[in-house]
Amino acid sequence: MVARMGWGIPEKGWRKGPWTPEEDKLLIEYVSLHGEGRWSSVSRCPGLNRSGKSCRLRWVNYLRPGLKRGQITPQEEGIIIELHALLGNKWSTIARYLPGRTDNEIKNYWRTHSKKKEKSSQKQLEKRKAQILKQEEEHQQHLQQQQQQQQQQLEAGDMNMVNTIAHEKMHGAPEMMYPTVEDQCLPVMSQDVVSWADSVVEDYYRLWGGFWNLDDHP
DNA sequence: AAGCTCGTCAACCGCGGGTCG
DNA sequence: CCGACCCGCGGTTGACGAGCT
Repeated sequence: MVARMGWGIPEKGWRKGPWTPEEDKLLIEYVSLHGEGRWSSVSRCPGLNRSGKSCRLRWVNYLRPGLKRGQITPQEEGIIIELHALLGNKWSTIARYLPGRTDNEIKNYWRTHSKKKEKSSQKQLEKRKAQILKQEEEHQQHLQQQQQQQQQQLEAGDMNMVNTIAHEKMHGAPEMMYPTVEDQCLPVMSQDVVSWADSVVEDYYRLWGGFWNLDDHP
Protein backbone atom coordinates (compact mmCIF):
# COMPACT_ATOMS: atom_id res chain seq x y z
CA MET A 1 0.00 0.00 0.00
CA VAL A 2 1.44 3.35 -1.03
CA ALA A 3 -0.07 5.17 1.94
CA ARG A 4 2.11 3.12 4.29
CA MET A 5 5.26 4.71 3.03
CA GLY A 6 4.60 7.88 5.02
CA TRP A 7 1.42 9.12 6.54
CA GLY A 8 -0.39 11.93 4.85
CA ILE A 9 -0.66 12.46 1.14
CA PRO A 10 1.68 9.94 -0.47
CA GLU A 11 2.19 11.79 -3.76
CA LYS A 12 3.59 14.74 -1.91
CA GLY A 13 7.35 15.03 -1.93
CA TRP A 14 8.08 14.99 1.78
CA ARG A 15 11.17 16.68 3.06
CA LYS A 16 13.67 14.22 4.49
CA GLY A 17 16.86 14.35 6.49
CA PRO A 18 17.79 16.35 9.58
CA TRP A 19 15.25 18.71 11.05
CA THR A 20 15.90 22.44 11.09
CA PRO A 21 15.17 24.59 14.19
CA GLU A 22 12.33 26.22 12.22
CA GLU A 23 10.70 22.88 11.55
CA ASP A 24 11.09 21.94 15.21
CA LYS A 25 9.46 25.20 16.21
CA LEU A 26 6.54 24.61 13.86
CA LEU A 27 6.04 21.09 15.14
CA ILE A 28 6.18 22.17 18.80
CA GLU A 29 3.64 24.92 18.09
CA TYR A 30 1.37 22.51 16.28
CA VAL A 31 1.48 19.89 19.04
CA SER A 32 0.96 22.47 21.78
CA LEU A 33 -2.11 23.69 19.93
CA HIS A 34 -3.61 20.39 18.82
CA GLY A 35 -2.04 17.87 21.18
CA GLU A 36 -0.15 14.67 20.42
CA GLY A 37 -1.49 12.16 17.94
CA ARG A 38 -3.25 13.00 14.68
CA TRP A 39 0.15 12.87 13.02
CA SER A 40 -1.21 12.66 9.51
CA SER A 41 -2.89 16.01 10.04
CA VAL A 42 0.36 17.46 11.39
CA SER A 43 1.79 16.80 7.97
CA ARG A 44 -0.75 19.27 6.56
CA CYS A 45 0.59 22.00 8.82
CA PRO A 46 1.67 24.89 6.56
CA GLY A 47 5.42 25.28 6.30
CA LEU A 48 6.05 21.80 7.65
CA ASN A 49 6.69 19.67 4.63
CA ARG A 50 7.17 16.49 6.64
CA SER A 51 5.29 13.20 6.71
CA GLY A 52 3.19 12.39 9.76
CA LYS A 53 5.51 9.56 10.48
CA SER A 54 8.53 11.79 10.45
CA CYS A 55 6.75 14.33 12.68
CA ARG A 56 5.79 11.68 15.21
CA LEU A 57 9.32 10.35 15.33
CA ARG A 58 10.80 13.79 15.77
CA TRP A 59 8.37 14.59 18.55
CA VAL A 60 8.69 11.30 20.40
CA ASN A 61 12.46 11.04 20.18
CA TYR A 62 13.55 14.63 20.42
CA LEU A 63 11.00 17.33 21.10
CA ARG A 64 8.69 15.75 23.65
CA PRO A 65 8.97 17.47 27.04
CA GLY A 66 10.54 15.51 29.88
CA LEU A 67 13.09 13.75 27.74
CA LYS A 68 16.39 13.01 29.44
CA ARG A 69 19.37 13.93 27.37
CA GLY A 70 22.81 12.56 28.05
CA GLN A 71 24.41 9.32 29.09
CA ILE A 72 22.53 6.29 30.32
CA THR A 73 23.27 5.87 34.03
CA PRO A 74 24.51 2.59 35.52
CA GLN A 75 21.11 2.16 37.17
CA GLU A 76 19.35 2.61 33.86
CA GLU A 77 21.81 0.24 32.25
CA GLY A 78 20.99 -2.38 34.85
CA ILE A 79 17.29 -1.97 34.18
CA ILE A 80 17.85 -2.23 30.44
CA ILE A 81 19.92 -5.40 30.80
CA GLU A 82 17.39 -7.00 33.10
CA LEU A 83 14.39 -6.07 31.02
CA HIS A 84 16.08 -7.07 27.81
CA ALA A 85 16.82 -10.49 29.28
CA LEU A 86 13.17 -10.66 30.24
CA LEU A 87 11.45 -9.12 27.23
CA GLY A 88 13.93 -9.32 24.38
CA ASN A 89 13.94 -6.52 21.79
CA LYS A 90 10.75 -4.92 23.06
CA TRP A 91 12.32 -1.48 23.07
CA SER A 92 9.15 0.49 23.52
CA THR A 93 8.14 -1.67 26.49
CA ILE A 94 11.58 -1.29 28.04
CA ALA A 95 11.40 2.46 27.44
CA ARG A 96 8.23 2.63 29.54
CA TYR A 97 10.24 1.59 32.57
CA LEU A 98 12.77 4.34 31.95
CA PRO A 99 11.03 7.69 32.15
CA GLY A 100 12.56 10.26 29.85
CA ARG A 101 14.23 7.68 27.63
CA THR A 102 13.00 6.73 24.19
CA ASP A 103 12.87 3.33 22.57
CA ASN A 104 15.22 4.61 19.88
CA GLU A 105 17.74 5.72 22.50
CA ILE A 106 17.61 2.38 24.30
CA LYS A 107 17.82 0.47 21.06
CA ASN A 108 20.89 2.43 19.98
CA TYR A 109 22.45 2.06 23.40
CA TRP A 110 21.93 -1.67 23.41
CA ARG A 111 23.30 -2.10 19.94
CA THR A 112 26.50 -0.19 20.59
CA HIS A 113 27.07 -1.76 23.99
CA SER A 114 26.33 -5.32 22.93
CA LYS A 115 28.77 -4.75 20.09
CA LYS A 116 31.37 -3.57 22.57
CA LYS A 117 30.83 -6.59 24.78
CA GLU A 118 30.97 -8.88 21.80
CA LYS A 119 34.28 -7.36 20.77
CA SER A 120 35.87 -7.55 24.21
CA SER A 121 34.64 -11.11 24.56
CA GLN A 122 36.15 -11.91 21.18
CA LYS A 123 39.46 -10.46 22.36
CA GLN A 124 39.31 -12.44 25.60
CA LEU A 125 38.48 -15.54 23.63
CA GLU A 126 41.50 -15.10 21.35
CA LYS A 127 43.71 -14.46 24.38
CA ARG A 128 42.49 -17.55 26.19
CA LYS A 129 42.79 -19.67 23.07
CA ALA A 130 46.42 -18.59 22.73
CA GLN A 131 47.00 -19.33 26.40
CA ILE A 132 45.48 -22.79 26.13
CA LEU A 133 47.47 -23.56 22.99
CA LYS A 134 50.63 -22.45 24.77
CA GLN A 135 49.77 -24.59 27.77
CA GLU A 136 49.16 -27.54 25.52
CA GLU A 137 52.45 -26.99 23.72
CA GLU A 138 54.28 -26.78 27.03
CA HIS A 139 52.56 -29.90 28.21
CA GLN A 140 53.56 -31.79 25.08
CA GLN A 141 57.15 -30.68 25.59
CA HIS A 142 56.91 -31.75 29.21
CA LEU A 143 55.59 -35.15 28.14
CA GLN A 144 58.36 -35.59 25.59
CA GLN A 145 60.98 -34.68 28.16
CA GLN A 146 59.55 -37.16 30.59
CA GLN A 147 59.42 -39.85 27.97
CA GLN A 148 63.05 -39.19 27.12
CA GLN A 149 63.92 -39.32 30.80
CA GLN A 150 62.01 -42.57 31.17
CA GLN A 151 63.80 -44.00 28.20
CA GLN A 152 67.15 -42.93 29.59
CA GLN A 153 66.30 -44.29 32.99
CA LEU A 154 65.06 -47.53 31.48
CA GLU A 155 68.25 -47.89 29.50
CA ALA A 156 70.25 -47.10 32.64
CA GLY A 157 67.96 -49.49 34.49
CA ASP A 158 68.77 -52.22 31.98
CA MET A 159 72.41 -51.74 32.67
CA ASN A 160 71.73 -51.70 36.38
CA MET A 161 69.59 -54.76 35.96
CA VAL A 162 72.43 -56.57 34.26
CA ASN A 163 74.72 -55.50 37.04
CA THR A 164 72.13 -56.39 39.69
CA ILE A 165 71.54 -59.82 38.26
CA ALA A 166 75.24 -60.40 38.15
CA HIS A 167 75.50 -59.01 41.68
CA GLU A 168 72.59 -61.18 42.87
CA LYS A 169 74.12 -64.21 41.32
CA MET A 170 77.21 -63.48 43.27
CA HIS A 171 75.69 -62.15 46.52
CA GLY A 172 72.02 -63.20 46.68
CA ALA A 173 68.68 -61.24 46.36
CA PRO A 174 68.45 -57.59 47.54
CA GLU A 175 66.67 -56.79 50.80
CA MET A 176 64.15 -54.41 49.25
CA MET A 177 62.66 -53.59 45.86
CA TYR A 178 62.99 -50.06 44.56
CA PRO A 179 59.98 -48.58 42.82
CA THR A 180 60.11 -48.77 39.05
CA VAL A 181 60.27 -45.74 36.83
CA GLU A 182 56.58 -46.21 36.06
CA ASP A 183 55.78 -46.42 39.73
CA GLN A 184 57.56 -43.19 40.33
CA CYS A 185 56.25 -41.32 37.36
CA LEU A 186 52.76 -42.57 36.62
CA PRO A 187 50.84 -41.32 39.64
CA VAL A 188 52.41 -37.89 39.31
CA MET A 189 51.95 -37.80 35.58
CA SER A 190 48.38 -39.02 35.55
CA GLN A 191 47.54 -36.48 38.20
CA ASP A 192 49.12 -33.80 36.06
CA VAL A 193 47.18 -34.82 33.01
CA VAL A 194 43.91 -35.03 34.90
CA SER A 195 44.32 -31.66 36.54
CA TRP A 196 45.50 -30.10 33.29
CA ALA A 197 42.59 -31.59 31.39
CA ASP A 198 40.28 -30.39 34.12
CA SER A 199 41.67 -26.91 33.94
CA VAL A 200 41.36 -26.88 30.15
CA VAL A 201 37.78 -28.08 30.34
CA GLU A 202 37.10 -25.56 33.06
CA ASP A 203 38.69 -22.81 31.00
CA TYR A 204 36.61 -23.69 27.98
CA TYR A 205 33.49 -23.93 30.06
CA ARG A 206 34.15 -20.60 31.73
CA LEU A 207 35.09 -19.08 28.42
CA TRP A 208 32.19 -20.33 26.36
CA GLY A 209 29.80 -20.23 29.26
CA GLY A 210 30.71 -16.63 29.83
CA PHE A 211 30.51 -15.92 26.17
CA TRP A 212 27.09 -17.47 25.91
CA ASN A 213 25.92 -15.48 28.85
CA LEU A 214 26.90 -12.33 27.06
CA ASP A 215 24.92 -13.33 24.06
CA ASP A 216 21.79 -11.30 23.59
CA HIS A 217 18.69 -13.36 23.48
CA PRO A 218 16.27 -12.31 20.76
C1' DA B 1 48.46 16.51 7.82
C1' DA B 2 45.60 13.29 5.57
C1' DG B 3 43.10 9.27 5.28
C1' DC B 4 40.80 5.63 7.69
C1' DT B 5 38.07 3.36 11.19
C1' DC B 6 34.86 3.31 14.72
C1' DG B 7 31.14 4.86 17.74
C1' DT B 8 27.05 7.43 18.30
C1' DC B 9 22.72 9.06 17.22
C1' DA B 10 18.99 10.91 14.37
C1' DA B 11 16.13 9.58 10.90
C1' DC B 12 14.10 6.43 7.50
C1' DC B 13 11.79 2.14 5.97
C1' DG B 14 8.79 -1.66 6.03
C1' DC B 15 5.65 -4.30 8.51
C1' DG B 16 1.84 -5.54 11.57
C1' DG B 17 -2.08 -4.36 14.30
C1' DG B 18 -6.03 -1.44 15.39
C1' DT B 19 -9.95 1.35 14.01
C1' DC B 20 -13.56 3.02 11.32
C1' DG B 21 -16.79 3.65 7.57
C1' DC C 1 -16.42 -8.70 6.16
C1' DC C 2 -13.34 -5.71 3.77
C1' DG C 3 -10.46 -2.09 2.47
C1' DA C 4 -8.40 2.31 3.59
C1' DC C 5 -6.15 4.76 6.80
C1' DC C 6 -3.59 5.64 11.06
C1' DC C 7 -0.30 4.52 14.42
C1' DG C 8 3.53 2.30 16.67
C1' DC C 9 7.35 -0.76 16.55
C1' DG C 10 11.78 -2.86 15.38
C1' DG C 11 15.45 -3.04 12.05
C1' DT C 12 18.52 -0.52 9.32
C1' DT C 13 20.94 3.32 7.30
C1' DG C 14 23.61 7.40 6.89
C1' DA C 15 25.79 11.57 8.67
C1' DC C 16 29.13 13.21 11.54
C1' DG C 17 32.64 13.70 14.97
C1' DA C 18 36.54 11.61 17.55
C1' DG C 19 40.36 8.85 17.77
C1' DC C 20 43.86 6.23 15.45
C1' DT C 21 47.44 5.07 11.97
